[in-house]
Amino acid sequence: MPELPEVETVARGLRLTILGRRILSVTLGKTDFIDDPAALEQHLPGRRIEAVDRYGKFMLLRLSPASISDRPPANGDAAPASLLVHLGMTGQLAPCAADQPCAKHTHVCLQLDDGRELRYTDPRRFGRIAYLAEAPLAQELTDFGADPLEVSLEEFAGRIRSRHARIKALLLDQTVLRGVGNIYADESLWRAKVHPSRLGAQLSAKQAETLRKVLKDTLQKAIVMRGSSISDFLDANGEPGEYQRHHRAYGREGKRCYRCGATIRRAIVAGRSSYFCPRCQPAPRRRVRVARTPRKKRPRNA
DNA sequence: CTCGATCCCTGGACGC
DNA sequence: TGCGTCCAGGGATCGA
Repeated sequence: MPELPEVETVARGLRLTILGRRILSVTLGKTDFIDDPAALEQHLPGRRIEAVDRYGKFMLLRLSPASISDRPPANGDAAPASLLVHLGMTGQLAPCAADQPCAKHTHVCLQLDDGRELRYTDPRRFGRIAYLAEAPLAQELTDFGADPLEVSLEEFAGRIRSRHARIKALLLDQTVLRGVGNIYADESLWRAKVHPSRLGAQLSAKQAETLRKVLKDTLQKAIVMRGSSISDFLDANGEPGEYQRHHRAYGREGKRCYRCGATIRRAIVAGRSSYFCPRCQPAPRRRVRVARTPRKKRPRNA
C-alpha cells in the first residue's frame, strides 16, 4: 500500500525516466476513478512533463503548456497544469515500451514522444487521477496537514497534543500529517513505545518529541530501502521495495517483539488493523466508567 | 469534535 | 478442483 516512502520511490523513479518527455496522446480504460476523463484526453496531448513532485501520498506530474504547432491552443492549454495521481491501494505508474502488451487492469496509457508509454495500472481502482490547472490544484491541496519529513517539533506537538482522537487516527489523518498510512503509523508508534489507542492529548511532550523523530527516521529509512512491498507495491522500474524486512510491528501478529520478546498483537484502532507490542506500548488506562451518583451542578466559573 | 459504519473494488486466503 | 465467503485497506461520506 503506497504511503509516503513508496510514493517518493515512484516519483524518484519517474524523475529519472520520463522527465522532459512530451505526451502525444492518451488512451483510457476504466475511468470511474478519474475526476474528468475527457479532460485528460483533451488537455494532456502536447504537454511536456517538466517535474514530478510528491505531496503527501499524491504524485504531481507538472506539465508545460501545450505546444502543438499546427493549431492554436484550446482553452487553458496555454497555461501550465498538473496531473495529480494517487496510487490508492494497488496503483502502479510506470513507463513501458509502447509495443509491450498492457498488463491487466491498465486504465491509463500516455503515449510519449520517445516510443514509450506511461501506464497506470490499478486492480482495485482505489486510486485517483485528475487533470488540474493551477488554481484548482492549489484548492485541492489546501486541506492537507504537515509533511512529516519537514514538520517542526512545535507544529507536530501542537497538532497532536491538542486533540482527543486516538494517536493512530491522528497519524492516519491526512489533514494532520500528509503521507502517513497504516504501516508507518504502526512502525513509528512501536518505535516510540506509544499505544495506538492513546489519545493525542495524552502524549507527554517527550513522547511527542520521540514520535516525531522516529516517524521521520522511519520514513527516511524506508525511502532509502525503496519502500515496503506488502501486497503488490512495485516502483517505477517494476521492482519491489525492501523495507518490509525491517518492519517491527506491522503484519507481525503472534510474533515476538524485537525489543522485549512479548507477543505482538493486532487490534482494530481507528478502523484499521493495528499491530503493537502490548508490553512496550502500554494501553491507556481504560476510561474510568464509575457509575457515580449525579452530583449537584457546580456553578460555572464566571 | 470524534466515532463507527458503509461504500467503493479485486485478488488472495480459507473452508468445505 | 471449485465455489462461496471473508478480508484487506485509503478515503469519502453520513449519522450518532
